[in-house]
This record gives sequence, structure tokens and C-alpha cells, in this order.
Amino acid sequence: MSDAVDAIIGQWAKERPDVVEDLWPVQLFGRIQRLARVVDKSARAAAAAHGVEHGEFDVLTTLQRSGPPYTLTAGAFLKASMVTSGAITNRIDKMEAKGLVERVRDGDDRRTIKIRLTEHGHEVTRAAFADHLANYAQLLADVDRDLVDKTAEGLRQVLETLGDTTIK
Amino acid sequence: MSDAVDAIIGQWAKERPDVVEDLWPVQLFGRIQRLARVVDKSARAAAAAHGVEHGEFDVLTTLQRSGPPYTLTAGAFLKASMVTSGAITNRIDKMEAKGLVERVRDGDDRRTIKIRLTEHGHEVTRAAFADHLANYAQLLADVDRDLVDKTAEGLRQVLETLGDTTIK
DNA sequence: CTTGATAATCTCAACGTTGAGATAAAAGCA
DNA sequence: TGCTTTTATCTCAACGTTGAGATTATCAAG
Repeated sequence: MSDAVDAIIGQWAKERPDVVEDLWPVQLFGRIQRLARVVDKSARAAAAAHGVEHGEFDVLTTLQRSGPPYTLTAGAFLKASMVTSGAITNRIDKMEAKGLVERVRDGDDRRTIKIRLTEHGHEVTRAAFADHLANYAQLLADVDRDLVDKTAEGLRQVLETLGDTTIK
Repeated sequence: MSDAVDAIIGQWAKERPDVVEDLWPVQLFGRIQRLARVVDKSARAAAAAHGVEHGEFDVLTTLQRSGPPYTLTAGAFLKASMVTSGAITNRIDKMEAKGLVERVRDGDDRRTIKIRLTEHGHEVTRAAFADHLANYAQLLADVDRDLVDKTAEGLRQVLETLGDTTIK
């Protein structure tokens, strides 16, 4: 059987037979790209059901899993999120307006801003995260569990080789 | 060894031990998400070196691999690209301004617009695509080839099960 | 202390995408 | 022929992100 990436490579084979040997990374990256799109779209919808953007949901879960006191600096999100500082500021701004988090100035270092999950933020996170996991499970409902594990393990090794070994 | 996703799951295990059993999809999707970001950023830079956006590069290669006469309708890009119609119109607008493609009205159906790769577009595509593949190879330079193939095969099966079987 | 360098966060214009709606042409049907 | 539905593309305001630069605070040296 063949998927969308096979079809794309098949087209290249006809039009540019000279590059076929160099297309093997496309087998991996092309599928990563397509899957990322599908999963992203689905996750976005799941978060939207709780009134939060995908990026905002990322902030919420990062705070939640950091444990008590559910407080992190803006810089911590920068390193954890793979986006730029402007995006983080924007996210926190909107989340503060929604009452999901609050900015707290630190006593020790007045450059840093601590972001704290509010009680309301806790509730939204709990509900949205449950839906998020249910959505993930739904997406993989018809996929063999062993295949998921083996493929995830393969991706882990690729990530390690690429140097993505920490939350940063 | 452990990567960023292991670290994230480790945090969840401490803070929310009740959900650990439901985190297995994260092993797959979390890594797909992170890898997509890394690869995307890299591909974006490679395309930018040739003066084209990532989305524009996608249009160029779609046209190129469609073969002679290197002409597709706007609707074909819609189905192939996983973005909305507004994005396609915007892309074609800018690419037309750059002289990469040209809009040609069809004789048979005057609703459809055919997008044709110009000679300049051909040249840019050839050069950018070569760099693109070199960049891909570079990213996977230190990764075992067999691991890449096996992981790509796993992702293909996931994509198939999710229903992404055609270019559409 | 003072000066310069470093660090953390915010500002803001530009950019690409979204998504609902508009426009216009073709197809189906009476 | 007229009328409605469908199809293809474009319009446009809102949105989140980028990326360079500004701001403010801390640190290191002298």
C-alpha cells in the first residue's frame, strides 16, 4: 500500500529520476510533516473547545507538569516552547486577560517575571488536558499499539542524534 | 538515554501519576511535533536562501514534479498543500510578482485558473530543491540509515491508518 | 562606585495563515 | 430558456508568530 509521500516520491521518480537516490530523507521528513499537520489541527480543535489557543495550552500544561507552586519564569517557556520571545509575551498577555495565569514580579531578580497558574487556570488545564489525551487516543485508536511504540522509539533516536535531548 | 519527550513524560509521572497510562500517544506525537519544528525551521532557512518562503517552495516543487507542462490549477494546490484557499491565493500573488509563476485562464472552464511555472521559476526550483535535499541529508548525516527507513515505514503505516493515503 | 557587558522581558511592524463571505462561472433540472 | 445548486477562486479582517530593537535590571572588573 502507499501513502501520500509515496505518491510524491513516485512523481519525482518520473520527472527527476536523477535525484531519486537523494529522496530517502523525504520518506521520513515528509511523513513527519504531514502527521504534524494532522495532529496539530486536531489538537488545536481540542484546545479551542476549552477556549484556549494551541500555544496557550502549551503554556498551561508546561506550568501544570512543573508541579507546585505552578510557577515558571517567562524565560523558562522560551526554552521549552521552540518559539520566540514575542510569542511568549503575547501568549501570557492574553492568558492573563483570561484569568488563566498571573504575572508575579520576583523579589530576588527584578528582571524575571514569574508566571503563576491561577485556580481558574488549573481547572481549565485539567479539563483541556483530559480532552487532549482522549483526542490523542482517538487518533491512534485503529493503530497497532506495538507499531506506535516502535515508531516512537525510532523517532527518539533521531531526536537524540539531532541533539534534542532536553526540555532546555 | 532520554530525550525531551521522555523528560516531559517524567514530569507528568510525578505531578499526575493518574494519567501516566494515557501518555503513550505523547511518545509518538510529541516527537513528531518536535521533529517537525526542527525540520521546518531548517527547510525554511534553505528556501529563504533562494528568496522563497516555505509555502512558496512547496508550490514550486508541486509544479515541478507534476511534469510538463508544469501547470496546475489553484484547486490542485489546495488539495495537495493542507492549507486554506486564502493562503494559496496569497502565495500565488507573491510568486507571480516575483516572476516565479504566471496565472493563465483556462479556455474550457473560465472559473479555473492555471498556475504555470515560468522559466525563472524552473531555475529557482532546481537550485532550491538541490539545496533542500542537501539540507535534509545533512540533518540525517549522523543517523543510521536503517533506522531512518524503519521509522519512516512505521510512520507510513500510521498515516495510512489515519487515512492520509493520497496527495488528494 | 562607576562603567561595560550580560541577561530577561517587552515592543512593534511585517508576515503568512485562517476562515467566513463574496464573486463569478458552470452544471443540473424543470 | 430560466432557476437553483455546485464549483473555483478571490477578498479581507483578525490572529499568532517572527525578529530586530528597546528597556530595565543584574553582574563583573577595575
